[in-house]
Amino acid sequence: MSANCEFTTVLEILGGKWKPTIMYHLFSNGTMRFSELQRAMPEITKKMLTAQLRELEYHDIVHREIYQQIPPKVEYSMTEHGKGLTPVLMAMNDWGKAHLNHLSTLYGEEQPLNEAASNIEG
Amino acid sequence: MSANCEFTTVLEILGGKWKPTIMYHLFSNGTMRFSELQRAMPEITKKMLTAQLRELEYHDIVHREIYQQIPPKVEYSMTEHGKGLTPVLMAMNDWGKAHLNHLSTLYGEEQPLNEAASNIEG
DNA sequence: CTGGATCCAGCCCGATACTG
DNA sequence: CAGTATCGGGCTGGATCCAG
Repeated sequence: MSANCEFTTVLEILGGKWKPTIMYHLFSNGTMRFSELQRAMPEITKKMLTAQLRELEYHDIVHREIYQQIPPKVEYSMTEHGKGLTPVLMAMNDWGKAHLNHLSTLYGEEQPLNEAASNIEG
Repeated sequence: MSANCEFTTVLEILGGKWKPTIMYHLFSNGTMRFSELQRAMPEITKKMLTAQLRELEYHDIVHREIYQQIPPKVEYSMTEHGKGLTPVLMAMNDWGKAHLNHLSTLYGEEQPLNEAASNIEG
């Protein structure tokens, strides 16, 4: 019913603590190995990274390329369909910045960016 | 850095099962009473609607106007800051439609648009 | 009419250890 | 290198009842 469906669908896909960040890195770097993604997001555990990548793969957002070799090598990249999410991620990123600024204007000019900065660094 | 902060921030705000839908209705209708929102989203419970509205209010996304009278009357509307989320919601909605279409091309042509159309209508 | 309070099931997510 | 297995805490969200 009513647009709820679209929002719910989108939230199911990019909901989860790390999915947008994963997509952001894949957008920026094109193709990334598992370990590269891990290094790009030091806080995420392997379990979570695996789980979220599997979900994104299931929804045809990311492509998983397996190289049968020792040591193993797996590369992730955005599918064409997944690339369609770019506007959503951009809009989210833009508004996120605006919101962080807005917070500083609301809760004090003294430390306008310190708080935000402390949150920004991973 | 890592833009993780922006995404995490945005997801905290419009994460939750109903927030985007609530905002969508407030965008469309301008100002709505509690009971109107309930009617617009029959599936949501009062507890959840209240909780999510409080969170949106806390983040300065929605404004809560209380009329001191019996019976009580409370009106909700988007703040100027909250209206900045329009591009995000639009992008989400657009991609949600595209994704529903994409699903039908992946998993069967039989009911390509009917299902999506019935869901889109509001 | 607009909530608040309470109870409870389920899931998300993190820490740790193990594997081919 | 790229995962899986297991355990457990904390939060989310639903049902129900109560209140001003």
